[in-house]
Amino acid sequence: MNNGRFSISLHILTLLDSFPNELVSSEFLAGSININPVLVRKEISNLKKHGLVASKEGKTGGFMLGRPSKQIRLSDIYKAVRQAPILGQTRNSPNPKCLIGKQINKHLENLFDEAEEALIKKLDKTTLSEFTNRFS
Amino acid sequence: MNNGRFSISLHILTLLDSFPNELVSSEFLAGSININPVLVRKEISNLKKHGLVASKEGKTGGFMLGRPSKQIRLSDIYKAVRQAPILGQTRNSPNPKCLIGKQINKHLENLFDEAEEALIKKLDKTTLSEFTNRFS
DNA sequence: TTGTACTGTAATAAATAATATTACAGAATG
DNA sequence: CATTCTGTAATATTATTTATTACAGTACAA
Repeated sequence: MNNGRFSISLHILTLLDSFPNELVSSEFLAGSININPVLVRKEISNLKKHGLVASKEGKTGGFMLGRPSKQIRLSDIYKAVRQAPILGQTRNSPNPKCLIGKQINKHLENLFDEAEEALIKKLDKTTLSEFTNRFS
Repeated sequence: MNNGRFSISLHILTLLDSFPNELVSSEFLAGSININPVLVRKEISNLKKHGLVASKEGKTGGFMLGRPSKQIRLSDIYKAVRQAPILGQTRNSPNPKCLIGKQINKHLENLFDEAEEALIKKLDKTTLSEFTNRFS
């Protein structure tokens, strides 16, 4: 569906990792990503649900990683963001009167699951810490 | 970007494979997929560029596979449809004044390329023929 | 040769989804 | 108790997908 969310989430987490032991504001994050601060807070709301981000409210509030970046795998981020199979489509209602159309969703889903598993296995190999360390 | 195109293309090719030695019309294909015939023809126009579909114009015209389904890998379809990295986002213009933002696109691209490679490797293992044979 | 049934493609419209904006309640701090 | 954040909802804007309309061109067949 929306694959841009992975980029945004990874960007957020990379920034949080590069300011350890600091509380970073949504405004600052939004400034770096060049998107609206409300979208950042919404995205973080999801990342918090998955334990990847922690926050503090109030005047000196802000965001930080929910756990050490060495314990966050890129697959964790992918799973947190995922809401539809990566190869699937939005609206997909094939004709049930057609022999192929009637069955295709089942087979597409199986295929997408397998393909996604391969993708996740790959993302599983890299931690956020390792990703952040690529920045000079 | 638009990941629904993979579903549509695979659906088209599966149908063509299940009517071998026949010319299938865009109307029929559209009827099974439940989308507009013009979109089918547009999608096929792309598949033709990649040699996956052949067509015949005129009164008795229609579409057929460009080569035997045993010689079409699901990775071929993916590559034909792909127009942006699977994990990438549409608009992505991070702040160049930010140390992280300035560099992130480069690192995202590398990551997406690697992840996509894993996906393609997986899709490479299955032919269209094998996929079609899953239908009963 | 001419009507018919297709493909091929462009141009436009409609529907859907992504993102931005506005607004404001609530929390923590000084 | 004013300030500066988060949290969230509601709405508006923009972008992207999909559908529709239109029509030129091709091949066939009566």
